[in-house]
Amino acid sequence: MYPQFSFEITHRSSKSKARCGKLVTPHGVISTPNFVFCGTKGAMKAITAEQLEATGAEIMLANIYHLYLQPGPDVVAENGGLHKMVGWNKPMLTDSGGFQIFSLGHGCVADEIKGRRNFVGTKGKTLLEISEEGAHFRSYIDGRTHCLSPEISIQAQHKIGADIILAFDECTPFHVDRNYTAHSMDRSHRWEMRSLGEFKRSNNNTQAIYGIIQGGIYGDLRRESAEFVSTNAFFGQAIGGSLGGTKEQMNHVVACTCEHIENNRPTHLLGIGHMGDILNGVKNGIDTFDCVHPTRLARHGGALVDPSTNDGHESININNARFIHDTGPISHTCTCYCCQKFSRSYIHHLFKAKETIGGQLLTIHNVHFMVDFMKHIRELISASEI
RNA sequence: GGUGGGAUAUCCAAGUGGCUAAAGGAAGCAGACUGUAAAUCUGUCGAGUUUUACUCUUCAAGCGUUCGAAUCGCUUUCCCACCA
Repeated sequence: MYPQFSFEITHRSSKSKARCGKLVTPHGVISTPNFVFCGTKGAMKAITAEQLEATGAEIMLANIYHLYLQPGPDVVAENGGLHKMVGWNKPMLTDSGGFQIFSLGHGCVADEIKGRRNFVGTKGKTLLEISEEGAHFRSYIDGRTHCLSPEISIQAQHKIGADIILAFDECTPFHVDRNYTAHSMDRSHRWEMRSLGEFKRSNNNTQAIYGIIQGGIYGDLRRESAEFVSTNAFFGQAIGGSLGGTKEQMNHVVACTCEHIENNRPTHLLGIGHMGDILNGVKNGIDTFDCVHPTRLARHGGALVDPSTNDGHESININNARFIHDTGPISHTCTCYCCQKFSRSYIHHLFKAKETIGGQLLTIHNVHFMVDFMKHIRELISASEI
């Protein structure tokens, strides 16, 4: 079913469930574990595809909800498909839009998914209704109403042409009860079957589809969902939905989900990107991650650093006054363009002066940092040190 | 020299008798950010302490009116405009 795709596990750690692998796609090979960089609207924010490639990144993603609304799948196709349009001739993934059912339904993502509080949004909710057919939205761009269904999502993803596509699901929120989570999971399963059916109808062997495991924070539901995805003809699987309100809860959800997944398929952990969380995921057998964290953090003045050199913190805030006279690089050991050429003092100044190149430089650094971090993880696995 | 207008916290700027340590910006300081409606959002922002509370000093300066003044009156200083 996936002649141009393969996933080969090249090494398994003797110390944990961590593994190294080669994920082969029509646009190239991804060494796993690896990180998928987010170019939601068909563009990485503050960095060009060429600069992204220079960091050694191997795969990026785009989001079908955003591209569906603007500029539309047909325009992407007119431009020769997603890879050609965005100038990235390496593997690409598209997210199905399931996350937007959640994020546009709650107005604020981070607080809700981590369970910090019941969100009271300043932005209006644009999710109108979730029915068996699909999710009905009001466009945040022009207010027109749209329906995103499994069939529509898969057709759009087919037309847009990423290598790896995701089944259409509902990203289950945190502040819902077990009953809602269970029913949401069942509906996601039905949507995933429809996604798979639509995928098979349009399949031309250039794409592979991942199923998505839901079930919220409930171990038994995660197990049920993992077994559902594993027993259907998906090429790989992604773990989605709410992973709980604390790191401990997330670790537990990831661990108990990974107990029940199909071991020989590539496994993706959706939306996770802190170093510690990635390390934890890898030890549970996760192969790929995606997250806006490195790029968003960069635009806000956060530079990723080795926590062991920074009191355990994964980033520094370059806006802080302590960097005014710091003429050293962000990292002495980093070989990125930013660290090779510019000082913390200068980047601090750029942020204070609101020069947009500051965020661009930190984006280059953070992306490069994550590429190096994932490479380091692969080396540790090969040596069975994690 | 004359007439009018003005002087508010680091800066800009509301406020014309009590609800004012004083709106709003900006700057400053700090925090958050995990399948991106985010180059965004939040807190703090006179001083001090026993810091979810209390004390002290503030609206050019001084004097006064009043139970009470950034707000009203007089004088002084400095700015701006126009007229000589």
